[in-house]
Amino acid sequence: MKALAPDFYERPVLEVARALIGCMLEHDGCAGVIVETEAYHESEPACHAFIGITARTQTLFGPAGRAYVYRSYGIHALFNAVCEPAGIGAAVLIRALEPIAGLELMRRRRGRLGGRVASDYELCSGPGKLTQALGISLQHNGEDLGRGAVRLGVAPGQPAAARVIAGPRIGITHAVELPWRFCAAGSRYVSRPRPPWPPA
DNA sequence: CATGGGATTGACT
DNA sequence: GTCAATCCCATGC
Repeated sequence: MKALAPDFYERPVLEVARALIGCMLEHDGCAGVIVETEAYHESEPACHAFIGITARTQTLFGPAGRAYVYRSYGIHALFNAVCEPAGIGAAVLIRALEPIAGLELMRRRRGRLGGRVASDYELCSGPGKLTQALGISLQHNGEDLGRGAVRLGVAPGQPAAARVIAGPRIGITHAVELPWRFCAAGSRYVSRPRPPWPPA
């Protein structure tokens, strides 16, 4: 896999969120193609960077191309790629993957669901699910995505970018009107609710 | 120092 | 559809 160059991330976060659809995320023997993302920017209140630089958000304001990992609802680790030049707080949340490699390891990490073995579609179809499946945790916060344990890149022979559709973000209470969620059109590996939106 | 909310998930009705 | 689990951190006293 070829790592994405730092300047890939050093762009408007909406561009990066779209461009990451079809790219590959990889960690510790597991990998998947990104099929769903969301953009967050300091200018809007749903973004953690909205409140300014704190101990929690300093990664978001740091250089582009690093990981921003934080705990959600006390339970789940959510993985983001920091974007835009240093000093601007922005990131892309990776929400779902199509599993490509290490599926058995993913299944082991995800555990049994109600005594049942997880299907391929359930392995990475959510931001908390994919970090669990890949073994990504808070300790990866701040890592360089080109050189660290968690890598983001382009797979060899990666097919042409899928058609991307845009809609409202999930699970937030502020700025719900912004259509900053992006999905690979027609993919069965995206999270719920599945996108009913028209092509963008 | 105490408190409350959150970019979620899975189990249960 | 509803609800609890569980922890980091921002905020306020």
